[in-house]
Amino acid sequence: MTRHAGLVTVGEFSRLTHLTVKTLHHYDDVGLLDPADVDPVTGYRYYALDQVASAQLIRRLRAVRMPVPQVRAVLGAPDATVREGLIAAHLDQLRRELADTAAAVANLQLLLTGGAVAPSVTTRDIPDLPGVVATGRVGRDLIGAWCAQVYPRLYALAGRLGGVAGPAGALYGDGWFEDARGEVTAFVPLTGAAEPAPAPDGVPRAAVVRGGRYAVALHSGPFDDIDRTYAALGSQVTAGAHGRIGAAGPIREIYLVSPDDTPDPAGIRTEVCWPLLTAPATDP
Amino acid sequence: MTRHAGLVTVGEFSRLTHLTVKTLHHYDDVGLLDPADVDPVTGYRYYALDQVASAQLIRRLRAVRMPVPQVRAVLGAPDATVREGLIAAHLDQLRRELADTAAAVANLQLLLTGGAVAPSVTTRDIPDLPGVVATGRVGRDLIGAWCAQVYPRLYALAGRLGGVAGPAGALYGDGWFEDARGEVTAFVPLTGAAEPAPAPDGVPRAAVVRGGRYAVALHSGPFDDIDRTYAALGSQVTAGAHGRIGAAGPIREIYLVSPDDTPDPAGIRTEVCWPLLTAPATDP
DNA sequence: TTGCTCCTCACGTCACGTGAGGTGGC
DNA sequence: TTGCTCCTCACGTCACGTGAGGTGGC
Repeated sequence: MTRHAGLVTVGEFSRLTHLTVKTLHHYDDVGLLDPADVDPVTGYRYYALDQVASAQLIRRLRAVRMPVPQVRAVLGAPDATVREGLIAAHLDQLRRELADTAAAVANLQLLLTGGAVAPSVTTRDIPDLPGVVATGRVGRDLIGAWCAQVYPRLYALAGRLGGVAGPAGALYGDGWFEDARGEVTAFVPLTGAAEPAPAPDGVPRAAVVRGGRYAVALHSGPFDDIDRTYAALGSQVTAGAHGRIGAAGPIREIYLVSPDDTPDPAGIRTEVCWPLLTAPATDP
Repeated sequence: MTRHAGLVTVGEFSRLTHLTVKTLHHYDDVGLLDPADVDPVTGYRYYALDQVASAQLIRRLRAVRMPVPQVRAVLGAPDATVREGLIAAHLDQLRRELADTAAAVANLQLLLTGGAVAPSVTTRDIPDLPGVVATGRVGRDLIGAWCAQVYPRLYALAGRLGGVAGPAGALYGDGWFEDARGEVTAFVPLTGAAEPAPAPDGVPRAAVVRGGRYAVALHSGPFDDIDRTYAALGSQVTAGAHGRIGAAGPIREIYLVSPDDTPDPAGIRTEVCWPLLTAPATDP
């Protein structure tokens, strides 16, 4: 018999679910929603009516932009608790994206209304600082999560090693800006020196943070528009207003008032330190 | 001289703007942000410091997901009024997307909490109806805008031709569900018959809307989850509970209470009519 | 002179959409 | 038998990211 009992064709399933035929093909290809039966000779797909429920869930999860692999995980969840956990996690993610978008809109409007004040730039010699540091190769999209993990550990270690001597900071080198990922070194300065020790990536250790001469600008507000401060600072350095230019190591940020220190994003204070080539010692 | 006065390399411009080198290459490729100078022999890109302002605007517009062609239009706007108009239009678009997402979350939660009640299905013979109609090939993403254009015109014409006899409706045929676009016929029934007349796509005209036998279900609430009603209705028809099945023309929706009639989306009432094959007249 | 920076292909990602060209089913 | 539905490639979309392999500049 050619009639498949209780099964419907793609076109029919499309009308039942409001998923297009092309979408159903795609979900078959990626194994998200396999037809109940596929005719081995014609390749015709046949769907069971009880697959409509899965299709409805898929459609709704995709409508809230859950990535296909996560949707697959939801469908394959062993029980309702796991399933609800996955969905709740994604809805949290959505809320974060919504907050990010709202912040980006505010950021845009700040630029358009000219509310942006050009920061003043000064030159500063920063000495070598004993501290606790953690290093990692991090992507720009993960830097927030990375910092949230690393700084508490750094502060904990600093407490055990004699106390915190000043604001935390970080060094961004090696393609951090050019590639949106690179080597990041987070640090917290120590009161008094500790024995420097090696440690693997991401694990806090005692070390000396190299100093040098920097052009420095203070950034007020959230990190979203810290590019304005970088632009003002870097433009001045590039224009030659602060002596010799050129690659002189990583850019340093110093977190005078971090997001953890203030409930108001406008209260955040960050010093951006752009390295300057110091005159060689042999220069007369 | 090899040194380009007042110009910086991609890497430097990347640090100034927080756009990656790959992104800057891409913006060069698509003509969104051309370097001030390109060395004809090495291909090296050189950017002017005053291009930082454009880069900052681009970064912020992209952060609010403005498509690249629109960003280009903003940068090329002849004056501030046009520019602000384009940006405001996009922010409106963002707000609509935000509302859509909120609705999709509600829709998902309705499914998860099982708040969905299966609609009851009845059979109905719908007679041929004199009315005013407009036809067009429309994509699913544009159907809202299309309806917003077409129905006011239909009601206007119906008023001139003798008055409205009942709720408006639409016929969805020809790949509307399978391809997410297809021929849509919007109609408003007329009191008394008018002389049928041809008209091009999208232009209202008098015509008779063909009737037939339908399985009918009432959908309560917004259109986002009308797929539930389609599923319940189509499953019953497919399962053979309503006589012969098969393709019997377009699906019909009747807008008993449309979004224009009620401020509360939950108050919307739509009848979904699934065509049934009527027994041929020659059947004993 | 050595790295470092820069270059250009070519291909990958994500979730499908768009045809082209051809066959099966009622 | 005629359409209508279904099929499978192969390629396109959008905004970049990811190497590979090679060259220029200080």
